[in-house]
Amino acid sequence: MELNERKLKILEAIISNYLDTAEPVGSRTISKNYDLGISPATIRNEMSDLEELGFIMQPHTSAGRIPSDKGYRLYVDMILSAKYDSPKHLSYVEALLNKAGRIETLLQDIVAVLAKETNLTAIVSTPQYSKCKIKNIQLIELEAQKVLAVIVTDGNMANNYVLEINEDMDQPMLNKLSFILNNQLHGLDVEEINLPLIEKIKAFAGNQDEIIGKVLEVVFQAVHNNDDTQIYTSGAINMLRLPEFSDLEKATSIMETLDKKDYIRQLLLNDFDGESIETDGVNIKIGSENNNENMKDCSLITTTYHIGGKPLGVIGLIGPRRMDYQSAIFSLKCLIKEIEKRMNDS
Amino acid sequence: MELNERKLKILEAIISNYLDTAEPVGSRTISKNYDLGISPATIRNEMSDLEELGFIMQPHTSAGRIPSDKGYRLYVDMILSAKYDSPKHLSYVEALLNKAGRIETLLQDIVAVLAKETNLTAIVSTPQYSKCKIKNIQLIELEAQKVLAVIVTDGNMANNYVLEINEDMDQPMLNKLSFILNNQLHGLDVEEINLPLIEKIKAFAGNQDEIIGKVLEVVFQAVHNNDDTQIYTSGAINMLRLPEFSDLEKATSIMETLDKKDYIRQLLLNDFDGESIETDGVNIKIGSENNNENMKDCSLITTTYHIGGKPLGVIGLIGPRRMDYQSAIFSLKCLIKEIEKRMNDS
DNA sequence: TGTTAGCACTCCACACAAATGAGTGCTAAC
DNA sequence: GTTAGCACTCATTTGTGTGGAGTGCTAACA
Repeated sequence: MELNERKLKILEAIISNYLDTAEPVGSRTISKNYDLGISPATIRNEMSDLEELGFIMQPHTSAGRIPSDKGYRLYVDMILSAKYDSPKHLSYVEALLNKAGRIETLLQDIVAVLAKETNLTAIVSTPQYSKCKIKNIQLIELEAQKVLAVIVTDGNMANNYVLEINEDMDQPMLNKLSFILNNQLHGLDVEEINLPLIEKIKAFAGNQDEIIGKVLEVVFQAVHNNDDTQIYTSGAINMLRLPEFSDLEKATSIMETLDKKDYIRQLLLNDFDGESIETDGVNIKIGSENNNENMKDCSLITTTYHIGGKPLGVIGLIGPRRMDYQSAIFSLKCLIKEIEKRMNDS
Repeated sequence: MELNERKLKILEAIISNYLDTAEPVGSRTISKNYDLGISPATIRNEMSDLEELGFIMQPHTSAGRIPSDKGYRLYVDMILSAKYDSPKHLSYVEALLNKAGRIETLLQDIVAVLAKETNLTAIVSTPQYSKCKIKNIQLIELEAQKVLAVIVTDGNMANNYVLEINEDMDQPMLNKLSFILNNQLHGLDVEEINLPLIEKIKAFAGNQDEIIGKVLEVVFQAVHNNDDTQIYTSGAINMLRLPEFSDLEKATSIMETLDKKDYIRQLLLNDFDGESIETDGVNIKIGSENNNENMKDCSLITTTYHIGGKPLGVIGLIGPRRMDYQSAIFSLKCLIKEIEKRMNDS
């Protein structure tokens, strides 16, 4: 038995209807609402076949059908291969992006917009710091024995570190040290800072090697720390309003999952590390494809953003399996386009 | 009719029991579990009086009693006036605080700990920037026509601003400008920066007045923007596990409320602005005292933290009215003590 | 006069049965 | 190959009865 044209049409009808209503779809509903020119009985036969093929399933004997992960997969692959949608230019996004500011704030604004736009949960990882190029390092006097190190990288990301050192320093001295640091580090990737390099640079600093060493060690540690990237989320409550989570047990469970930053980080960066960037840059995991009990009723759409040609972060949407993939993908693409424009010209 | 000793004991018993069980408390329960030496019938008479006095109420005719806001208020005032609890030194908090770092990160860590400790929702506002003293300003070269301004204030808070200017600048030049800025601004409150002052400082900068003006204008704007303080929350999901929110409708409603940062900011800073800092620094609003429909089933405990002797931020806990006020207040006091120690020595 | 046992009454919560209805699979006719 | 008809399934809704927790009131008691 194979998936002929008519079966495919029925499958599409089932999915389409289910996306709208969240209710199992019966043969009569399809016959009435979709102009396929066949009776409920015929549709029932086809549905029986579709179930045997694994594309749809029945919650219980006398209910209609709902799409299975395999069914969604087919549907989503069709959307992805269509690629007819050229991302629109969204003026409100541009307005958002034109507010010059820190990239962290920008990303937080972006997930907020994305979540509001799609009524889903939006997540984003801050750029992978270790792979960024160092643009500028500046040491700033705080008080006796305390110094603030500001490290600016690609995309004008600024990271601040408070350092404790064992001697007092005034700003002119710190400027001198900053100059040395910049000479040595400008243009390097953050992860290129390693112990031999630290020793080498310390030599240049003469008797001020302590603070130089300290700055570099802090950066070194930050790099070898997977706390490297931050995760921002927005719109988790959107899930509470969905019928699939109308059971308090499930609602609590999904909220708890979305609240675990470490877990979300892993979910987001999983494929990213493995370089399995797919189809047009958009990657979709449906239900059990996430390989995780807590996410089995959810789908995850992700895509990467690039700074200086390198993929440095991931932005994504989490929603119920029964989500509007079409428009979610579209929103994501539009935003990515604008983000990259902003980050790379700045 | 007045509130004699026995009535008070019964009220305490009712509240104590209700805090544990979240179920209306009947006369038999009190007679059995609390050693008051009187029978259920007598207790019933007293309860009838307590209800008439407005301290307790009945959800329906044949149910036990639950405390009213007025009842909680009496109970809470007794706790507050007792003040026998000298905040303990918590080693795990100290460990947290000793990680030198940005104040924003610190505050985020603190609410996380507080929420975990109390199983409530913890909220904190970042220090009121406009009332902080300027410690240091440093301009950092980013790229052609873009400069990063780092402004460090009391408590080593660093705020970064990306500025666009109309001419190229190298770092030595920016250092010179930073020097001028520091000379003029060091020790001032941020809010003391105003238009006349800006003009005055511009004069010192000679032909570099554009960038100087720009930096100051950005700061000026930030001050006159109530986006001044950020709000961090943690543990909102703790609410989902409480029996008072076992109804999905209510659960969603409270989660939505807690998700509205602007609303929470207002709630937190309401009394703060009005300087109505109360009893031992701890301020409690019970249920309808919050004057807000969404918060009518919740209580809010707040207290301020000081930097350099000035109250600059608020930290608080949101929980069900039926929360363990005693231990919540205690946790809050302990944390405040440690925070202030850390912020003021740094 | 304050306390207590007894009792009728109220009302929620829960369990259980019956009715409803949406949807199916199968069969036989077209 | 398609379709009408029909028996069957099963979740959901509705109705009903029962148990139990708790009250208020009354009358008796110390």
